[in-house]
Amino acid sequence: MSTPRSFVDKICPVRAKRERRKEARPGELLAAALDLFVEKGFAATRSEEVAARAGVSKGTLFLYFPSKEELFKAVVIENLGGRFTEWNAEFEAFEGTTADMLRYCMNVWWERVGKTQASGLTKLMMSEGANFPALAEFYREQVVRPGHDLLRRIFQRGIDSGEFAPMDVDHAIYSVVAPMVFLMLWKHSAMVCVDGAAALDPEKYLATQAEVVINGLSVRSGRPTEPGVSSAAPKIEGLS
Amino acid sequence: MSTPRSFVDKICPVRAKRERRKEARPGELLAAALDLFVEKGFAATRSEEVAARAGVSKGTLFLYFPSKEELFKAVVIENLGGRFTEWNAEFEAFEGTTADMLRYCMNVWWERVGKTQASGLTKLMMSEGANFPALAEFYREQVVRPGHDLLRRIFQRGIDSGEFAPMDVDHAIYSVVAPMVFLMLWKHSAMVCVDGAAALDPEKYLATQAEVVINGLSVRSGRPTEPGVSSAAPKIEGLS
Amino acid sequence: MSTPRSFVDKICPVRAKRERRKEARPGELLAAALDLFVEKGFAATRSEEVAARAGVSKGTLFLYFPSKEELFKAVVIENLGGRFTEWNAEFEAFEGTTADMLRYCMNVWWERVGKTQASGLTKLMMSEGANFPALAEFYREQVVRPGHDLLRRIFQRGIDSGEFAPMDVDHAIYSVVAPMVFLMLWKHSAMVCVDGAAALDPEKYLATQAEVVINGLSVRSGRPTEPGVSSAAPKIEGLS
Amino acid sequence: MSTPRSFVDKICPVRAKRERRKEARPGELLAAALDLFVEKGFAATRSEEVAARAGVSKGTLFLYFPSKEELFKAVVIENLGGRFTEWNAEFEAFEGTTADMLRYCMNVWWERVGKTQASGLTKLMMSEGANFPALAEFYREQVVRPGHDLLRRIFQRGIDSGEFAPMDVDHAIYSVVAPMVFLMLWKHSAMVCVDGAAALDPEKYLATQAEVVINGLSVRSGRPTEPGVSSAAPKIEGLS
DNA sequence: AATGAATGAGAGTTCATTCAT
DNA sequence: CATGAATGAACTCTCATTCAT
Repeated sequence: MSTPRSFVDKICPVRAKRERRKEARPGELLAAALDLFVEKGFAATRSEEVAARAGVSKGTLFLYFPSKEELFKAVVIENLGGRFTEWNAEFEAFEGTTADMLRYCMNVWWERVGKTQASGLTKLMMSEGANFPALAEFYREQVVRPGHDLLRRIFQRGIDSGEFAPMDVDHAIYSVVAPMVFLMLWKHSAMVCVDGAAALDPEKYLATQAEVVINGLSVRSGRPTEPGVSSAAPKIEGLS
Repeated sequence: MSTPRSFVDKICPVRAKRERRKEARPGELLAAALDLFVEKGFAATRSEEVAARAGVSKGTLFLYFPSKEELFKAVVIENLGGRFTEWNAEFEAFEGTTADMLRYCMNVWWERVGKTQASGLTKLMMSEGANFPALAEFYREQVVRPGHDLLRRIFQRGIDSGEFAPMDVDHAIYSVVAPMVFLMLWKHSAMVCVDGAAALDPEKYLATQAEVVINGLSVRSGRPTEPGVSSAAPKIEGLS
Repeated sequence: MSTPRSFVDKICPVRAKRERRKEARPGELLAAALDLFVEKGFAATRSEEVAARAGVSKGTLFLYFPSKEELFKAVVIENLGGRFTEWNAEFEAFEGTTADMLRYCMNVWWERVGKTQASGLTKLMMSEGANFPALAEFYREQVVRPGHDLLRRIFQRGIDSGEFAPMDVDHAIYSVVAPMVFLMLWKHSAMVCVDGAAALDPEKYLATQAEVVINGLSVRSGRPTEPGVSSAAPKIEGLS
Repeated sequence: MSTPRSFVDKICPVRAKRERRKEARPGELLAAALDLFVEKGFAATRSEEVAARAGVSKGTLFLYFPSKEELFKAVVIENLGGRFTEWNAEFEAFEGTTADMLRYCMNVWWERVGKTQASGLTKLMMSEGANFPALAEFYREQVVRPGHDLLRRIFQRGIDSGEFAPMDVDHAIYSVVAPMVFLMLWKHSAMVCVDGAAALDPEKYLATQAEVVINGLSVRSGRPTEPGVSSAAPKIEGLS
């Protein structure tokens, strides 16, 4: 669990000294915290256990993070929020059709978030957000808003370039987010809602949903881009 | 939170007037517990608060339910598990095509569960199931298994009657359950993952998903897997 | 568990009506209470269980006895304290040697107390007396003092008649009480201090102890009352 | 209540100065617990009070002992169970007659147990053992069994060496244990069963009982070891 | 007279957080 | 920097006692 260019590195004063060991501390704590938060939830994770898994004492944890809530926020930044600047830059530089951009976006999300532990944080927020309003607010600011903004820019690019028909962008955002949310839940709660093992191929599922959305949004000339597909355009009626 | 046609009410029907209050207690407690469990989760709900919301004291709660876990089980039975016998009977008696049966099933589910507080229990189990194995097991026995069995019977009926092509029934079950799970999450966690309010019409969404599934399973006369038809069948590729 | 001529009968106003059933109530409650107090101790006996064993409801118990402590006092009176008037009378009327009187006294004690449940009350007071000073005081007044008085009178009679040598009567009392206490403990705590089953014949043990005491107290003329026994007089040195 | 030569002290000998306090904690807690358990019994002793008497807060107690029951077990080990290895060694090395060994054994017991607070634990088990089966079992394993084994070895030595006549060793054990049990009760329950203060000299009492047992068990040659005493051998008839 | 539903103080135990070392 | 002993508020569950019916 490497922590390259971590957001926390920037705020944590402990980093003053260049000593290797000490440098690694916050990262180890964040990694341990991520594991445990995802595994047990926020409330049910004991700070002592986080410290123990990071190989330090309880006191040390509070040396780096003033409270359990701040620890959680740091985990969110490290794994989700702090990456948006990088992602935004990546997408600013993207060349190609907006449809490809959307496909790429969803793939990237799956590779860097959905597939990893980090996706558990979203499930966690859905579960416990109501009990920790400060955390929920923080999460919305750091993750939800930037994520939506990124998608919004993609859709706007499509509209501006004439690739996508004018639309209610907020709804469109949602039709991309919904399958992501579903996949995260499926990953982290399978034990409860499914008996059998893996009945779902996440990458295929995501690709299909991407096509559904793209088809639904694309400007169609007199006739479908490809005959036989146009009529089939599987609009998700509920999502509009 | 009214408690209409409560499971408990059915066991002990009418009584003398002076027992009105006592009679009502379990129902009131179950209703209060449902509210709070759904609102805050299992661990974060304090027994005293359940009692207070039902208008009684802490001790009274434990007069009716020997522990918080038993209270939760009673809530699950009352709102989900205990209704399967009734639902099973209803479906045994169903006349019509299996496709209609499936549509009806999903509608009924939405009306009686998805739309109600009860759907919060599923979200709760997904969130906290791992921390309370005994509850997770109980939930699987009382809700997941019967639910899957019911769906299994529907699909089998379709296969037997020739309406549906032979399939992996377990996968099919999952393609029906997935959108339900998604809707429950959307309902109970909207605050976290969505900015705007209602971007989703659950009934339409569910109807669309129903058609997707039905199309995917139906025996097609013309000639299956042929271009022009296949394209119309919006197969969810990820779900297989 | 008959309750003949109960002390409680005299104070309990409920007895006004001559109805058979009601008449029996307090006695049944006292019997149940005795059983449970002896079995579990005072603190660990729940009032509800007493009521249940007596076949009445919790409320009824408090109708007859204003508190658990009063219930206990009534049990003590019923089984121990209230019998002293009768026993005193019996001993006032005793004709025969004082040695026989003492033997008879110990036998009677064994038959009517030691052997019965009632002996458990003494063990109970030794165990929990310190935690319930009011009960301890009551027990001393109602049981210990009258018991000691009775023994004192016996010894005094022996001294007055010349059968016993002058002695410290309080110590003598103690040498009679000690084996009784020991037997009660042995009966009610055997499970803890003994592995094997019955290694002790209480009646023989008591008879032996009686002889020890009598021998120790008796005036001996030039030679023992009976040759070969006198020298054997197994004085208990520690008890003096 | 000082904790000299504590069992715990033996496991972790000297440490740095700064750990003085921490080092002393378990001993202080055990001492406080012993005091209170003996004074009030197990159930009636509140954990918070144990902590308070040791000068720490409620939470600290549970830092050292995971539950009240474990605390009690530790008290038993510290004061009784843990000393048997030492005692056994002492007796293996004993040189002299078995009669002397038995006398020594009873003296040692009185000095190191009977006279001390520790004897209150036995009284406690007799009172509350039935309500806490796990504790009773532990006590039997740690104290009753090793104690009986030690006595058994003594008697067996006497038989093997020809000092004692063949006997039912289990009964013999009991005749030694009985006066010990009685003395412990007398010590800790005096307030209830005796009016006057010290009517009993425990050491004399114990010495007398020792002679009774030794006389009862000893092999007598053709004629008593000493004329006039043999016939006097004050057999405790009840104990057989 | 009898019930049993209701109460609420109090017990054992947990855990985020502090701070002397 | 790092530790881990110490804290105390908070939580679940118990049970003697009350009182409307």
